[in-house]
Amino acid sequence: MRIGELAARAGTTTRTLRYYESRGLLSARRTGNGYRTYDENDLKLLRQIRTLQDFGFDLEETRPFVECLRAGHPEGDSCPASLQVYRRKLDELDALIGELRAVREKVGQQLARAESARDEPAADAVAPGGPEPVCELGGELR
Amino acid sequence: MRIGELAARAGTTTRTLRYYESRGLLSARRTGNGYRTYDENDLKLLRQIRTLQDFGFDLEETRPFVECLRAGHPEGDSCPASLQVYRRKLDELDALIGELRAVREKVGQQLARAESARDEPAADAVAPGGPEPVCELGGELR
DNA sequence: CCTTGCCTTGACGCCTACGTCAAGGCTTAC
DNA sequence: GTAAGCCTTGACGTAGGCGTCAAGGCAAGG
Repeated sequence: MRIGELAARAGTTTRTLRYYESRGLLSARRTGNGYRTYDENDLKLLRQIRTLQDFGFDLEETRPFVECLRAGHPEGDSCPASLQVYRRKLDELDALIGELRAVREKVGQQLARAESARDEPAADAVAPGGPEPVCELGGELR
Repeated sequence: MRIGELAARAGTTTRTLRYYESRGLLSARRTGNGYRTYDENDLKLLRQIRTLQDFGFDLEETRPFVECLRAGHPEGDSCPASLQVYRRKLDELDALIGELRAVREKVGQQLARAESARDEPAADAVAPGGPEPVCELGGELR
């Protein structure tokens, strides 16, 4: 099949396939007129890449899976290098999730604090002599 | 104080401050020779921005906080627009954390499956006639 | 013959938050 | 006077994964 069909069958674009090729992840034979040709094996390769991309893997991280399939293994993750990538990704995800949860906590606390502060105005907020600050996008006022 | 000192006191760089200024987030008076001058208020503003940035807020998302401080409020989150940003960010974080946890689950399952598959070789993996696939970066072999 | 639709390579655009270099001016210390 | 260290604006570079023209070739249908 040619590039358009492969792209369609994998739910992506020809631009993406050429990009993968430029990165050395997807190779193609050529017909007499220079058109790229692919087979079912290439589709399998491409689907492996796309699946990992959907998981948030960098393109470079998909390389071991691709090479594993190219080496003739039944699955992209049949090789130790691929398993290593899985493990690194799990660590990354755990770390990232942990950080995000910490941030979520802090932001939640900030919101709670700010909301309660709105109810009990600070002593210096209405200190005599200063003009009343006005919120820029509050609407209604004025 | 001048830009270098402000940057140092906020733990950032002069480039960053000029960038913020170009984005309209940080303004500066000028001395006779054209140097930027800042006061303690600017430092407070800058610290507000930096704190939010550390939380992963986009620069644009810090704008309501900055304008709130500029309007004379005691805190950057003393304005409803800032609270809105907090809430949106909480939603985003919850959604993101949820997605990441789902991905983490799937990757974990993939890893488990691939590891167990390694122990019990597939029936077709050693089908007679096909050459033994070789892992590219396994070392040792050969 | 002409249009349509697929293909080719090349190359700039995007987006964020700056890093980094270039060329030059001001001030201060020595 | 000159070197050091601060400042100025301008402008290109980075990273990732493509999107989006541009200009042109090839094949098939009418």
